[in-house]
Amino acid sequence: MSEPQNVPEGAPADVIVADDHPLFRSGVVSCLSADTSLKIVAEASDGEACIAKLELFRPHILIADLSMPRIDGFGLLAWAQHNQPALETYVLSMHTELAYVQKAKELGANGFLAKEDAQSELLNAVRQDAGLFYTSESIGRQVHDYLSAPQNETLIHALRNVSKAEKKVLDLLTSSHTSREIAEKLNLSTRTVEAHRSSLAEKLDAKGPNKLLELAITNRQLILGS
Amino acid sequence: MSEPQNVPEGAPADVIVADDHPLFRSGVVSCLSADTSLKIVAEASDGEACIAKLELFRPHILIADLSMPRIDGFGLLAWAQHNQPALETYVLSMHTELAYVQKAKELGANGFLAKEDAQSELLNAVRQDAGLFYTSESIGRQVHDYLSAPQNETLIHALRNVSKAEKKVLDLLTSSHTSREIAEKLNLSTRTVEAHRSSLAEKLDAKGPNKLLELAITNRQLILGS
DNA sequence: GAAAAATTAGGTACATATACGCATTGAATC
DNA sequence: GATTCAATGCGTATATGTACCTAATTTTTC
Repeated sequence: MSEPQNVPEGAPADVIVADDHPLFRSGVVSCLSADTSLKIVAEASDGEACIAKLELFRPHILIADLSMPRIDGFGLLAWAQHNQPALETYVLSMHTELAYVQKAKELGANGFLAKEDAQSELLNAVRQDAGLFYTSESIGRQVHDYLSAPQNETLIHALRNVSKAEKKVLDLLTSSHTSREIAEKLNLSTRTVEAHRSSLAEKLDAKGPNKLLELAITNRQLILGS
Repeated sequence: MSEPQNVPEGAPADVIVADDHPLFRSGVVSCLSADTSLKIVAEASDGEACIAKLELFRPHILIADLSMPRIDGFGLLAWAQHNQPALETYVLSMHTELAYVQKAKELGANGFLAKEDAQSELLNAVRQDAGLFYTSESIGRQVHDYLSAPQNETLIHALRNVSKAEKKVLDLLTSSHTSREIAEKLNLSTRTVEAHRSSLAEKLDAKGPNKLLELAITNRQLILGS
């Protein structure tokens, strides 16, 4: 922690952009370059490289993708929260499910944008008062949709109440394994696996034929990454 | 068909970029601007607008995303094949499954790139001899992966052999409906739906408990968009 | 017009998933 | 030490999916 990360009056704010898609990253850079109050000091194509450059340049603002090699966007947010709490962080992601937005917010992000958003959204977000949590309009719609679909709204929260044994079963369900197959893999009785499925269906509110399987498959990434 | 679409000696080639993600689109534009032999004459954020601008500007090169509002990238390729066969077309997509690449090639595309590719790949593709089919290195890897996973390699091909009634059932399966629910929606007997499921499982090589359901859910976009 | 395929529907048998129970063990908490 | 809860396992019943069949009608194809 050598120097403070406050933006001096009149001077541009230093920005680092982290995204493993070069073309998209240059789109972000060229967008931000239009604002003279911002100065791009570094780019990174994976989380590890980003952390190295965060320590080297100590910029004021980080704009990061979620899916990246080595260390993903969430890992980056967690690192920043502990090591550079003054850093302003904005997430730019394809995945706009409420669960992702919630997780980013909990990890101290200052904003969450969809990759399909326009340049103006990105500039609006970066220009906002730090400390708030900015979401683009397309995110707002998503959030609204998810609020009217309660099973998604609380999914990440519900996943926290899943026990370790249940989690192993759920992981295998994302690959559409049968209870018997899961039992063989985990050296358990088929009945035990079925018991776990029952409690999972209860906890995740996925009652009815194949509803738990559908939930597991459609939320594969979220489940395996938790 | 007012004027020819050949590139005059020494003059830059006219390019149109179609993508509904403004940030990514500007990334592509700023990348192409680095090459003086290219000149961006138009941008479009959906397929309909793109066709209008293709007719207006009659450019030499089209760079298009696959997923776009109103008319998608495949629709754009089909239109170009019939109406502007001299147009060079390059696809830039997130979906790099072999099935997509094959379909683009069949629709006369001159190249297929992944959105995570670097700028150099894009410039390499556009600079190549027209008439060939360019694929970036990351596509090559994908293609290789899919060749060793036969069920994916032939999915789009297999989907062509699916009948209309079966297709309706398959569409509803992507939302994890039961056979009884599907039967009610389509005013059919449960047995009929089960018969369709059987033939679908046969055609799509998804035999075994819930394998067809898994296939339907995981390939939802591909199925609904076919 | 004949042949092939699609669409529809049913029979039978078995595998699997779900919804109720109940009970034992062990680890954690109070 | 008693209580609580997760994890384990089993019984029974029902719903659903799948694997084999057969078969009539319609549509498509040759």
